[in-house]
Amino acid sequence: MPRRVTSVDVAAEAGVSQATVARTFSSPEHVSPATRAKVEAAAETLGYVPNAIARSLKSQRTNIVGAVVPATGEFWQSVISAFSAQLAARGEQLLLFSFSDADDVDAVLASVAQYRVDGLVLASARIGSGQLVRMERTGLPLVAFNQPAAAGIVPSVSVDNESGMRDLAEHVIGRGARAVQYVGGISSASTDQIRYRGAARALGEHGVACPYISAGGFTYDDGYKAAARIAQADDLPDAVMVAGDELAFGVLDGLESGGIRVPDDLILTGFDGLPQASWAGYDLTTLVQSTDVLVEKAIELTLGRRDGDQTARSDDTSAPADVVVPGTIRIGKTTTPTQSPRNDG
Amino acid sequence: MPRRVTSVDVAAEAGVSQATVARTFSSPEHVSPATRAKVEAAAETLGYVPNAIARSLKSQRTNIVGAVVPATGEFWQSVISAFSAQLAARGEQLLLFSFSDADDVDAVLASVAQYRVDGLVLASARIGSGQLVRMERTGLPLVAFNQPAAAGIVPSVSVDNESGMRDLAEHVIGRGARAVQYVGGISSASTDQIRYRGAARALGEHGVACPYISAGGFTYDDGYKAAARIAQADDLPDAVMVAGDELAFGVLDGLESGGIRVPDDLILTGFDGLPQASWAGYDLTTLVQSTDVLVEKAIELTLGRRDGDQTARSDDTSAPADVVVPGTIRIGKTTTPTQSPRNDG
DNA sequence: GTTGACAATGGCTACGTATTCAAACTACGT
DNA sequence: ACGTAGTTTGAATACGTAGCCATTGTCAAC
Repeated sequence: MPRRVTSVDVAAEAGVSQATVARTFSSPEHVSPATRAKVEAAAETLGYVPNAIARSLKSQRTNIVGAVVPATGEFWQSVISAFSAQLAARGEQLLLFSFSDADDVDAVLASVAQYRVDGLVLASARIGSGQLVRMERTGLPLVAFNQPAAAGIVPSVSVDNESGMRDLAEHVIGRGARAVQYVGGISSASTDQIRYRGAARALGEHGVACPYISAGGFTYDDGYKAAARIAQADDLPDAVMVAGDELAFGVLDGLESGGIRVPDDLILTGFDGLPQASWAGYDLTTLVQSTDVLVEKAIELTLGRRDGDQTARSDDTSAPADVVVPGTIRIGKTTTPTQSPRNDG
Repeated sequence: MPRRVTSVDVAAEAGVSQATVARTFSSPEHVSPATRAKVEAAAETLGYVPNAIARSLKSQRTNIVGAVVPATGEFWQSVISAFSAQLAARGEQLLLFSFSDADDVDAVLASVAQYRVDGLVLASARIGSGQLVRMERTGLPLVAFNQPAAAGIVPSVSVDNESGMRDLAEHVIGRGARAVQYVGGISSASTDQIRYRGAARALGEHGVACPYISAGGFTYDDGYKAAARIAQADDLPDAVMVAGDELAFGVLDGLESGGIRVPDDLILTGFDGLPQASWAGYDLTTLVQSTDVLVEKAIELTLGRRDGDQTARSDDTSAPADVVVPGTIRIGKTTTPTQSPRNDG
């Protein structure tokens, strides 16, 4: 097989120096139109493609942003999409390190550190604070995404979990709910804790209790199974607040398969604002995280506000920046009475 | 800021040569336990992390697989997840090049070619055959994913679209349907064409016509809007076959919001086998693509059967390998009568 | 005609690592 | 003691590019 064609080959073909070939591709304005044409013709003939690896080694810039993200979950998939799209708009690419719970997080982090990415997004609550500080030591500009627990340790971006769930709780109270249950995913996840805290506090201010039910995870199936337990209990709550949308879809379907009608028998809220929440089939009341804004802030935090902007990461104080983005409540039919409520409590 | 620490720094700290440091990290078995310990201690002290960029330049291997994938769509998101997970298991990482329709595909392809990825997956019907042959010229081991039109040009992997849709058509016929409509996404997409062909042929063998309705895209909203047109028409079909699951969810919700009950008024099928199709809320009859198998085949085609296996890509004939994976039909409640059909005929 | 400014180009080196080659050393059998 | 094979290590080099510096050429102003 023919050896890979390099800028040296193109230089020989075009009758110029290697330096000129390099300039033609990296800063064409510093090459005369005549030679530029020659070089481009030679490159086309030989099928030359600049080698980004070598460029990165020399320029100390990869044009790649790494992201460590859980492999599963509707929410994370939409986050990945947003990152990829926004990074592409900035001329950066996304190097994805997804992992399932079974994987060794340490190994993944060690792997990602070897690629000298321009920025690094850590987006899983499974990453402990010890691992965060170790990653910080590598000098990579990293940002924690939707990991409230990381605040103060490394720069972070997340939605305002507590206020968001508080808003939902107020809404639920406004709908007349007095017996509320909260369905969480994994109680050790910091997002889960903070969301529950928001719900519990807001409800508590109205004298309403809020028992915590663990679904064991954030998937649809987890929610479906949790719903069975709710349905089988002696006393049905009049509202169920769920820690995440995907989980909520499961709870919703699980309840209805158990003969419980939403919102007639009880009302239901989610959290995340997934696209599916807007689908007519579910039409879920939820707190919409502005994924685009969150992602934009995260990118700004790793790469700097603009490519040429110095203010972002250089003359920084010692305290890492922590960005909290407010969410927006979305009212769906899961908390909207299908008919005007006859029985006033 | 302290300069990046390199293997040379570690060598100095440990009192050995740079070569020994390199060996310690790439082939530890060729270093005596004593020196290995010294080197590892020095590396730990200095916070040394091997530079994968430099390694790639030298070894001509990046441990990265590139993927060009549409930015949106439930199906693609699940494909991305599968790729990332399976690649991680092989010690490779995923460099994601997602793009929206508005983006310039040529620019994306030019960008991906610069990174000397170990393998490249092209997974969008928006990539034309001209672009495929140009990419082929770069010498990158590429594979077309779910692009039937690419077969014969470059190695490809896809589900058996025609047989799959044919199976669904037979199922629909078996349910007694005699007036069928097909809802496609974008008629220029090769998958769409082939799926429609499968439906039209199978139905035609039973003397059933199959008019094509274009939804204009594959999203939920496209389906929802298309459903309105179906509902408003004078004569309702007794079966609707949809080109993709996400589109089908939209059609389903759109029909029901128009007062049409599925499966009582008409039956409905999808295609893809998304996770949501199994959710109780939709429970869609669809053709399940085995994403894991498709992805596995695609990876084998780009990287070779095993890392050390020579047979895969070297002594190859001129004809590219085209793998077609059969799908599995999933029967959901959208084609299952809720009660025994009273009205025969 | 000389000078200065500026554009265009080539030579050379460094980025950080893996690998080849040779040298030094060890162990062992005769 | 000597040769041989094997193990461990270091010196040197190459991977393909970008950027610095120096050189040459061009043109206008004095």
